[in-house]
Amino acid sequence: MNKISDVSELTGISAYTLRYYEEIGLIPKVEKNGSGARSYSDEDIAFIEFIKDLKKMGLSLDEIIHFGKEGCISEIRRLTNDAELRSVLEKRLKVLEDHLRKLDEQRKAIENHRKKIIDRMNVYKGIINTQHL
Amino acid sequence: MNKISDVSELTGISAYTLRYYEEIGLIPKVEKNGSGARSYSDEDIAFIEFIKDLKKMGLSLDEIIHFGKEGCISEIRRLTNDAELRSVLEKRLKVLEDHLRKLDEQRKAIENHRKKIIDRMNVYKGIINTQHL
DNA sequence: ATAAAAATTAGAGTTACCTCTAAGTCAAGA
DNA sequence: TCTTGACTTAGAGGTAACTCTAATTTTTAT
Repeated sequence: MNKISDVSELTGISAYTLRYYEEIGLIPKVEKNGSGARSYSDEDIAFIEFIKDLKKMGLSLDEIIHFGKEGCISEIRRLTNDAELRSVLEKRLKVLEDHLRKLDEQRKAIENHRKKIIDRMNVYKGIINTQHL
Repeated sequence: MNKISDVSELTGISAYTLRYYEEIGLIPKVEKNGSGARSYSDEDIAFIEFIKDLKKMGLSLDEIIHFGKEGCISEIRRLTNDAELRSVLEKRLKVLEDHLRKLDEQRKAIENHRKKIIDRMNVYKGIINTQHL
């Protein structure tokens, strides 16, 4: 059982943010000890690392919430039957597919932006390199 | 001279936003008529369209502010000498170069996100397609 | 025993970019 | 003349994802 400062150091997420994640329901309620201080289980920490992975994929906190709090595969296997596992995975696949589409749109937008900027830069460079300037 | 509702319709930018742009110094102060209502010149409108172009390149309002309020090339030519024109264009080139670098970083991040998501989707698909499931 | 460090909560502040509300002024049409 | 509609301003509200403050309590070290 780990206190918030340790979890913060371990995960690189500030204590503020850890409490915030709990508040918005991104992570399940963490147990409190007798005097009200949070006590993170190793599973809690594993789940926070899992969330970090999802953030690395560019998912918003809202998408991660929809991804579900069932934890990692081995945990789901341990806690559920095959039908439940399948339904969790299908839900997750849907979130990821949706996000992939968003990324494709972003990619196209960036390509567009790049082209427009390069064109504009060439206009400016052309003027600067003009003889009579 | 054009009133704000016309400019809004013409440019597709809400009157709220037009006032906001003026407030943050994105566009120069617009003239007011006797009773205090804004009266946009055609040059004001051209400048707003110019800003729309810059937004289409993905520039933030802050970047656009640094881009300068000198207007479009023909306007700068009309109002300044060659040395000033050159310095304006060099300033703009710098903003665009910086932004291009940001776009490259974003592009790399998206590529990374895509790879990670596709990997994860394949893991999930693999489990779903397993015999004993 | 006492002082510093760390934890708690509720709630405010931050950034970017708007978007809207309220209260008031003003011009034009029936 | 009266009413509708457009305009003005200052300031609040909204979103995402934190980040911090204040007041208070608990833990830890000397």
